[in-house]
Amino acid sequence: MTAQRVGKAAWSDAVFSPVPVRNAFEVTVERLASGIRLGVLSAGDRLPPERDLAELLGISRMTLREAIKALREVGLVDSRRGRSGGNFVQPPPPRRRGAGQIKRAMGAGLQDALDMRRVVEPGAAELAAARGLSAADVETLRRCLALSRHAGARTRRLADSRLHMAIATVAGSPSLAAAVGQVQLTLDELLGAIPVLPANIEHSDSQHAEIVDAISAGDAERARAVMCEHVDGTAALLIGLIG
Amino acid sequence: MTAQRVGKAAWSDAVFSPVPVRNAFEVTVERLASGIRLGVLSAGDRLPPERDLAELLGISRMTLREAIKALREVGLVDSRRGRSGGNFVQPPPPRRRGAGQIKRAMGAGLQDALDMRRVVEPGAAELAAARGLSAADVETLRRCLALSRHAGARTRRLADSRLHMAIATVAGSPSLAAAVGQVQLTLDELLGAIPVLPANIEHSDSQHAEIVDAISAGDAERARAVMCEHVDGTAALLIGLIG
DNA sequence: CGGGAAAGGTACGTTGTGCCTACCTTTCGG
DNA sequence: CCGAAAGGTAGGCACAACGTACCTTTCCCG
Repeated sequence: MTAQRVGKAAWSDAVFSPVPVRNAFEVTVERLASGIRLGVLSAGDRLPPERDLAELLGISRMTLREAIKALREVGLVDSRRGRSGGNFVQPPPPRRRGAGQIKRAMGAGLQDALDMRRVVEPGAAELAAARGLSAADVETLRRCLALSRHAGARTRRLADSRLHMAIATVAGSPSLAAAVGQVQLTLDELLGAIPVLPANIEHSDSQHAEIVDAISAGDAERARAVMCEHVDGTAALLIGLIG
Repeated sequence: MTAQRVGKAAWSDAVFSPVPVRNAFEVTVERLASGIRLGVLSAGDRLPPERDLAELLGISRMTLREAIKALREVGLVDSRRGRSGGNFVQPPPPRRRGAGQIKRAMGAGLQDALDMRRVVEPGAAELAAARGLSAADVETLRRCLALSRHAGARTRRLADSRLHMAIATVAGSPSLAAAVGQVQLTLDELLGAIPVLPANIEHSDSQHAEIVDAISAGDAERARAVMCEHVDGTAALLIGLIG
């Protein structure tokens, strides 16, 4: 019964690699920053009062304040005192690095993220279509679609992220939504750094519309297929532009 | 530019839920336990010496020892002293709870895990087939396949896990492999708790063989299709038996 | 127009986790 | 029989996170 070797040298690396030791502060910063960058928290929103939010997040107020301070220093939130004060979400400042530089910094993570995206995004679209969506869900999708269509150059990335996140969310699987969110975060900066041609935008928009249509119609196969085309298209763009 | 509401009440829950504060000890226990339960570390293997392993994992030896102590108390490792001593992996003791009880404990997580699996497992099979596999990779798959075919009742779950993990691994995306591993871990106990009929086993084995064939042949579409059937089959079995 | 409520800002002391360093004990190979 | 290689033990230190209480600013409302 002693299992023979099956060439496990490769994958045992994953077990014996450094454990990600992330303290409450770091996790909280990432949580909130991700929420803002993905458009779950939009500009102008007020976060819950610190005392309440600390309890929601299961951390102490001091730790939360440390995290908020970090976000403030990056310009993601703005804190105001007084009775009608609070911590207000700011429009995410574009992180301008050259595409090539970003790609170099990502290393092997780029291909990993693209592979993952190629799996989870079509999967989310398919799943969302396969389960019957409520009218409210369909309405949410259509609203995100409209926003992304009318978005200006500065807000296009955010609106795109939001649409993809909305699709993953209405699919109904929290794990899947988290996976899509992770991928979006990883690729966000890179996607924001490539030059956008009007032709690309138009094509992308029409694909978005078709995906939402297919999902609304419950056509899982078509939703998946178009989403595949969509992510393949942007992947090709990325690879082509920054090789 | 202030974004209108897009029905975000639902997904902002994800941002404002408790942050997972996991210390080095917990993460380490999970890491090693997962490795053993997924078959990455097989029974009889000796872990690296504590001093080395602590450095590999980026934690102190004391913390690692705490983790190993926990594993020892659950029966997953056996520690022997002396010159040729070490921490030895034990065959994972079956966690016998009734399937219904497990399902109740999982709650909504069950559907989530099934949905996630439905997306990532076929995706991994497709991706593995799409990229040209090395001869070594194919060999690894075939070896896992053979092991799962000849497995006895007690070792079937482990061999099955290993095959699925191997597929995800040769797909070449660490994130994807991690996602598959997470799903396997979540469903492992449940899958081990359902009664296995010879007919089911045979069917499952032939699907495994066909998947490995398709991957080896580079037939991505077929690999994906058969894997879909495969996971749909076991999902139906789960739902049907413990509804 | 003034008081109180609601928000963020500050300052303390306490706790427990994780780390470091050094040393002890057991076992086996040569 | 000695030494090397493994696990086992112990004390002390640093810092993260917490709890609690309090201060400051602002605005609503009586």
